[in-house]
Amino acid sequence: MRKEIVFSSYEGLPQVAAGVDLAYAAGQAAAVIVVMAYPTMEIIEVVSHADAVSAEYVPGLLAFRELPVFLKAWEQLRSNPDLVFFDGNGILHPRRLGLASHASLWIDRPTIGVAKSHFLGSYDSLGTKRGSFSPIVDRGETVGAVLRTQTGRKPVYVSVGNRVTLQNAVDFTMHLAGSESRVPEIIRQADIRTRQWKRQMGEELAF
DNA sequence: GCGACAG
DNA sequence: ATCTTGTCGC
Repeated sequence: MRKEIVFSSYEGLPQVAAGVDLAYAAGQAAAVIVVMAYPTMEIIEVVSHADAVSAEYVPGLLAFRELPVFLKAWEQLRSNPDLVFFDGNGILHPRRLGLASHASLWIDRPTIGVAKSHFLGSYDSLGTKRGSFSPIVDRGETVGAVLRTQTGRKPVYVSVGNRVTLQNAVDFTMHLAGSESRVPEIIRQADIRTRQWKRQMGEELAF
């Protein structure tokens, strides 16, 4: 399965990009997909799906917990994103098949993983300025890069999901990270909506 | 064996 | 991810 992951260069620039995020509340999981025009950042479409949580979180098996709900939301999409960003890792994974890579095999689209915390691999300290990055190596293999999307803030961990090069992943992530958000704006937009769902969820449960 | 461990 | 007040720091 990991053999299907390819590090080919993304040709040209994406026209339509998508960002994915999930939230959990009361045994339910909600996935939100935000589609934007690239690079104007205009929101084209937003779809979502909520379902019962199917699996507990186990490091290394995030895809089994999030893919089912994500795929249901994906089915509702009317537009056709040609690049998808995930909140998690791509090949930066014990078996080189993190959420972003695994998802690509189901949706047949180039993907990029952007995690907010370190999972595995080692790397040299990176510069404090926006744009500086340092490769992450695991068992002698470059599996991603720590990227400083905003000067003076914590970095993000970028990795190839599928059908892009690490350089593509770094470049696109920087482009989609405005001058405010640490994670790409497209993922933040999904995160915002995912939290709105959680709020409403809490209000309903509050007698 | 011990510690670390995306969301 | 989620549960949660005040609090240290730029």
